[in-house]
Amino acid sequence: MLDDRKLAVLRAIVEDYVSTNEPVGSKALVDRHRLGVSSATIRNDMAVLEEQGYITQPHTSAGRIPTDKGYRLFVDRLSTIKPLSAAERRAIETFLSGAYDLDDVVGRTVKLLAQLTRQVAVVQYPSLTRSTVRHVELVPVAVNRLLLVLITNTGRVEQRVIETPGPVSEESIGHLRALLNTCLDGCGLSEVPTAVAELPEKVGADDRPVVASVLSVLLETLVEKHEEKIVFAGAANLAAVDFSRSLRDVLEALEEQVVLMRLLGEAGDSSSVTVRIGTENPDEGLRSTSVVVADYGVGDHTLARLGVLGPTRMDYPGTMGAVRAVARYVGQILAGS
Amino acid sequence: MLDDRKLAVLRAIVEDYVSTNEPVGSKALVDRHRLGVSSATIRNDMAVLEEQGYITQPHTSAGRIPTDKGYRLFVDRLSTIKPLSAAERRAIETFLSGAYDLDDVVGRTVKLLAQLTRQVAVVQYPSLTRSTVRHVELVPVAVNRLLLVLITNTGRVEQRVIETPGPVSEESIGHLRALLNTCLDGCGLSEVPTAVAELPEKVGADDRPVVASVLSVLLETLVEKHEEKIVFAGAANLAAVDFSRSLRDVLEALEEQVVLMRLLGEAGDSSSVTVRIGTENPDEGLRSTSVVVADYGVGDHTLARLGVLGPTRMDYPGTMGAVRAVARYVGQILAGS
DNA sequence: ACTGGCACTCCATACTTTCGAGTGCCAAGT
DNA sequence: ACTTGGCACTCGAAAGTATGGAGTGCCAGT
Repeated sequence: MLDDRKLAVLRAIVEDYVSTNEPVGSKALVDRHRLGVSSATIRNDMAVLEEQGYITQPHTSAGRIPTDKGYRLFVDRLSTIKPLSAAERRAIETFLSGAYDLDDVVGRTVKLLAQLTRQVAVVQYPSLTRSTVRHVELVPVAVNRLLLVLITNTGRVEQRVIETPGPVSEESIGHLRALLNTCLDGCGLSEVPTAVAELPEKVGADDRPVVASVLSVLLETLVEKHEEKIVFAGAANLAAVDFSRSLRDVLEALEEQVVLMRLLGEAGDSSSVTVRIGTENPDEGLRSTSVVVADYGVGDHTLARLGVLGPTRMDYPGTMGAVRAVARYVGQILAGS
Repeated sequence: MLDDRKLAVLRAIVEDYVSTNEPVGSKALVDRHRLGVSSATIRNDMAVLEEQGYITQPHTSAGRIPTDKGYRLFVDRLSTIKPLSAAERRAIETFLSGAYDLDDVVGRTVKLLAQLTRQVAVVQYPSLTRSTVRHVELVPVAVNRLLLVLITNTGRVEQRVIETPGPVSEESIGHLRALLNTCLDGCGLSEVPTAVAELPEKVGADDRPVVASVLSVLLETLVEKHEEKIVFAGAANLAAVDFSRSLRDVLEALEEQVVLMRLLGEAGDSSSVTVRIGTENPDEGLRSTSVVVADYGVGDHTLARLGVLGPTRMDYPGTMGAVRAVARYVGQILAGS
């Protein structure tokens, strides 16, 4: 259906268009790439490619630009992920290893990725679902208020204020804290509900109401924080590209947690790096953007995702390389801390 | 020097220009405002105002637009802060009171302010300097690693990983935790260094190195976290305004913590709401923007600042009203939690 | 199956024209 | 000493009018 030369032509079109941002014509193609045939031949090939929907012309008698379908073919079959240079890898490593807590790791990662790709970087905080309880802390902060602090093995710290039905003695708190820790230590977060089910029965009748309120907040925390936190950086890079009026839409989309969520969340799985191009994208405002996403995690279980968002006209091999590399390093850093 | 009518003219020019975004001419002025004189008279006044530097014309024979100096005069003497409507105030209140922890309060505040003003909102986390220690927690996370968690009375939770020189027993940790809490409870953060000075001498010789490492991290945390955290929202609103090419600069500035810092930090004091207009602004990329800032806090001590950033051509009375109102409500919310 | 040639299309660019809002200034009126 | 109507003038925005060139499709010839 598409012979080798036609594929080569498509590849050349994508590459040229990405680097020049101008529709590319048959003449320019034969000049810049050694295709060994004349421009007329290329024109015929281009006509076929257009008919099949891989490229299109902005207006009659202009050059061609790739369609989303064209980019898709390019990504799937015509390009390979471009590894970062040694210097870049070293830079990533030293930059990330300077981080001292989870917030810092995530913050540095997102900045790094934005700078590396000159696009908008998006990083999701490590998921709680797979983590286990390292420690639970109860701190009295007022006469009928407790602060619940939950520390996980991934270094994440969750905090919530609990309103207790009445005053609680230091002693009860200590007791409850001990109970919680013994029954939750090392417990997977998804198992917490069953692990605490029996708890109320182990305390004196006086403390029952308190325990109930603590547990309800605890379970609530697990559920709510399940909607992961996502940060992004590099919005300034959007301004460099010409999004005409849709820039506003893109910025708006970026500020919606839910949208970011879907952006990363619905990405396919299997391979190391996933790409979603233009209209493949679920969200309205992001129809003219592409997303490159990768999982990261320690060992072989995934903690969360990170990625890059940019115009469909982006350097896919390079971006994919950067995303993959950063994802790996973040995994390493998290494993070591 | 400037009689009442000239001031009225300046006010009218600012108001019209803000609402129409077009240079305003003498004719339009007499039409839209009841000034009781002819356009020729207005022209004379405008000539004077221009000579004094309060207004300028983009090109010969166009209408006039206010200069930074003109806006300054407008803000200082020609306008009053516009209170929010009752409905708006109720909306703020209900929206903010739904928050359940510090992050949430700040997050909601910044979104709210952005939406209310249709501009970029900036909120600084409550300062640590005035807060006191509520609780210190030490949690073992690996054989020679501890997690230090510091909880303050403002509900802020700081966490840091500590590498200990060697393994530490559960017992030592418990002992140290108790020591720390007794000597730090209720202690102002600035007094922590002196409060812990004697600590190493109170433990057995074996634990000295551990204590030393814990304390060094603790003190470090106090210093580092002193650089306050700042968040912003509403970047999409920038796209609606025409910043021509400087939009990129503005976005870049917004992503720099340091710049945001100065933005809020160097604002004057005294009155409830401070305005910095255009070139009064310290930062390069923000020369075409204005900033409206207010302190917020509980009772009469200031915890931090929040504000709004927008084009110099902004609705100052309305923005100032929104900023002031939000600042007050945040203070109330924080006081109550 | 490829190529050179050719007529054709149509966008970008630059140049011109027109239109009108707005100005400055002046002489006359209060 | 202000204010006002009038008037000539300026200059940008908008709309029309060439012109050039990159690019195309198609066809006949190898």
